[in-house]
Amino acid sequence: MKVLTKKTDYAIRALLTLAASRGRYVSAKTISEEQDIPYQFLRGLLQELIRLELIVSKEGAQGGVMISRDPDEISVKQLIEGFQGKVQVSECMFRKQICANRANCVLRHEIMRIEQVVNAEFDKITIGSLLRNLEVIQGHVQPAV
Amino acid sequence: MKVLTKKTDYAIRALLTLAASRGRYVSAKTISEEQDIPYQFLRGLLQELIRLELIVSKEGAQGGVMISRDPDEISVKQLIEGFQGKVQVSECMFRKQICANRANCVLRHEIMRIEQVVNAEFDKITIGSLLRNLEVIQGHVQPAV
DNA sequence: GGAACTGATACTATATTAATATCAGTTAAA
DNA sequence: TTTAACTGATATTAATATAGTATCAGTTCC
Repeated sequence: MKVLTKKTDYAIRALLTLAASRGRYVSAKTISEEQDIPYQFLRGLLQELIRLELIVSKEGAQGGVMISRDPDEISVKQLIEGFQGKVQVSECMFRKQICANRANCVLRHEIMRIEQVVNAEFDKITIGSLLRNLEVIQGHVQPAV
Repeated sequence: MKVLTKKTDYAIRALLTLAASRGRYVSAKTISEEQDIPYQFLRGLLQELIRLELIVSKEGAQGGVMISRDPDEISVKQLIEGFQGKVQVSECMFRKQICANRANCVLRHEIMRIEQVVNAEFDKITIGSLLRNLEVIQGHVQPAV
């Protein structure tokens, strides 16, 4: 069971770079180099982030992408859902049919509880909070004691 | 993000059938029909359960498979790990390298906490507990009030 | 006008998951 | 003692998801 796909991981890292450069347009090339993300893959990913309205773009020379939300308002949960779909038990519950297999339905109830916990936790982790952690690690800011 | 693959889901259901028939050999054909699991797929899956030492088999006519452990000792966590591998954040942390991408490492710390919660919860859910729930639902047993 | 950009889209590669097929060997029972 | 009902082992295919690449048109700045 893999929690984060590379795409989600890349998205988080791209947004961290953009959050660190709020108010400025940053080119895909720059992000690609800084975060070591394959350029064309990143391009596609950024277009998805635009569709998710987390960033905006500017075409042409000196163009690029810019974060368009408060980093504290962008949660890892949103990103996981945007790129990997909602946390789900198995397909059966998606179809909302009366399960042919009751076992899954029994399990489902249990797992729904777990899902709620996981979602609540991922909701707490934001680009803003990650960036602050990063800055502490990199020594740009002294951690509050 | 899908929590259970079909294989794990099938394994749980097969074990529920076997737990309800403790002490008896049940054929793959019977399980397949009862739980609506593709026969050949189930065959392969049962062999994995044998390797995991959760069931034993008997060849020949009147043969089949039989559960070989106390259903309360078989957790969904074990099955997820057996069929899908351990819950992990992303590949990077597996390799135990010093992450090129620090963001993931920051995230990692947070997600490790979430993983512990999820694992603890899946550990509590056993074939035995699921079976008891099923029996209550199906009215074989009165729920304790 | 040309270099530095994004938009859009099509394509390929790889891995994982799901399902199917085949044949040899074992056992119970008619 | 033959045959039907089984598992063991393994090979193959199909479907889907993930990851990565390529191309060309259009925009903007200088």
